[in-house]
Amino acid sequence: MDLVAVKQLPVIRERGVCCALPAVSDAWVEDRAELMKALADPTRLRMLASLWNAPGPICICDFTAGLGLTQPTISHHMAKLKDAGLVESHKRGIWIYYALRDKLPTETRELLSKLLA
Amino acid sequence: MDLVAVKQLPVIRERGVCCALPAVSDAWVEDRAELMKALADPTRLRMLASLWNAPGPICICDFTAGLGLTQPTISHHMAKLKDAGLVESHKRGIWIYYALRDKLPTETRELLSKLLA
DNA sequence: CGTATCCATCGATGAATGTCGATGGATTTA
DNA sequence: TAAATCCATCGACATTCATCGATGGATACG
Repeated sequence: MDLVAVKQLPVIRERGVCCALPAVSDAWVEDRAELMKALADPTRLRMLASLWNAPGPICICDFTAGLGLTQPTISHHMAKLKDAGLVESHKRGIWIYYALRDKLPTETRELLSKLLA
Repeated sequence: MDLVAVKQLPVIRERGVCCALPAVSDAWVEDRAELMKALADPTRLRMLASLWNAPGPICICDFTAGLGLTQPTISHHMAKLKDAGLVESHKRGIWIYYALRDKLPTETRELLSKLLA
């Protein structure tokens, strides 16, 4: 009788013969990859973390002042977050405020929660 | 008495004066950005989803056969997942099997759970 | 009105990245 | 031992991307 259950890899394997992979939906992959690309940048992560922790919307000018990058670069990054559906903007006078999108899909919100917490 | 509490944006704001952002740790940002970069590619997401769903380790040759890319490209992507600490490999004869890393940090595992589920 | 501030967009540039062919080490089989 | 298979690494190439300066529209202030 075996005292320890050992996880076994396949012992016999034929050379030149491959096995099938678990099926993964194309649409799912492309969708998730787009979301991950939006999150794969230090500046955008900083922005999201700030918005996540802030009690309310944040003005673009505050990001520009606080992140050590030029205004076009900040605008560029925020546009990417907006294209990914992660944030929304509201104009007030000459200022534009950004916040986490209100109607964020539940799974996305939970993922951000794990990521930003 | 107000019947509805309306979230107010700052009404008065001085031109040319910016506010401080919530503090975000440099180390945290860089760390998370590296993880997100590892996940920001359709091929690597496919690999991870396959490993997540599979009952056991998967041979590199099966990825090469199933993903429509050349063997060096597959090897390159798997190396990135390994560098990110997401997968581990075991050699058996001439074959190399990959699996999700056993000692994955809890927060990383939960994040993958939200991402890949 | 004229001026100043805020911000999105455009074009350019350098760096990072995905992909491939070629190569060589490791291992098994004949 | 010779041949074949698996896989990591290297070098090259094209694409993507982050960043910036310049520009112009929108808004507010004097």
